[in-house]
Amino acid sequence: MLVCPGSEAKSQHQAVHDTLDVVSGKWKLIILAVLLVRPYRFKELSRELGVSPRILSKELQEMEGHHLVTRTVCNTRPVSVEYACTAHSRTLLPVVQAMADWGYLHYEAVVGSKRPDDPTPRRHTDRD
Amino acid sequence: MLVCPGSEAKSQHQAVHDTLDVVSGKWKLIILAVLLVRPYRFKELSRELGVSPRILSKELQEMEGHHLVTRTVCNTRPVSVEYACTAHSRTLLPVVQAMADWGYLHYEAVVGSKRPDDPTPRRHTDRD
DNA sequence: CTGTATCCCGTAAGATACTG
DNA sequence: CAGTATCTTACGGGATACAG
Repeated sequence: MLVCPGSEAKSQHQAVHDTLDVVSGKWKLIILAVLLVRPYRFKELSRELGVSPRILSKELQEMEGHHLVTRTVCNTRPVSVEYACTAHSRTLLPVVQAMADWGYLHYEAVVGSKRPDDPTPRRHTDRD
Repeated sequence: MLVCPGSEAKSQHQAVHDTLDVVSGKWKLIILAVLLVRPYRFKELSRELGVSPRILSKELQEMEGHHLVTRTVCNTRPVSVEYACTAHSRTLLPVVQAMADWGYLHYEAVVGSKRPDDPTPRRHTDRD
């Protein structure tokens, strides 16, 4: 039941709001989910997520500013840049994990028929 | 380390994306966080969150459409409406809880000096 | 390859006033 | 009190082309 660790000074919804402040937008949490698996290069991320370079660049810059990713330039021939999650962004793992779990288990039941590549037959045992 | 429950068919970032689909926007998760504590009436919610009735109405309608809240009209004198979370929205508790926890513990460290009403002295033991 | 610069658009979000 | 109508604005997000 939504407890807060030994403090009433900040309301729960304020805390959620704060977190939302950092991971707002359509992409930050998704980028984080990917980078939590392994580091990626710029284009790799762009391809994997299907996001245009402009957006990706902007998101990564904001996340770097919040110390959620590191940006490492590698001395390769055409120059490649590797992005990786930080110790701090790993503290967001519970959030990402919870979201991934929920997406796996409950998305179809709430939204209804999903994308064609996942024809789950509405196993809907729990009630509303 | 970001595991998925017995399936590789859907990538983690796809699952996160799906969840984001349902709880997108600035308010849904916050509304949920509040309603997970106890039911609220419309105006109560509006006051508590500081959100205009138009936005609140829209959000609540979408959430009702996704079966994340119930809307109950009470037979009181001026008519009051109570909103409450559903069994299904309670499956999102881990997400909300994770976000609330993170907000409590890590927001200041990432963003820097916070709002004046919470002058936490930067307990910053972990490294970047 | 890694980005940035423009341009563009849809919509999220807010203010205000009004109706049932 | 509960909500809707209208209007407006800002920003998120995308395509494309281009620069380092």
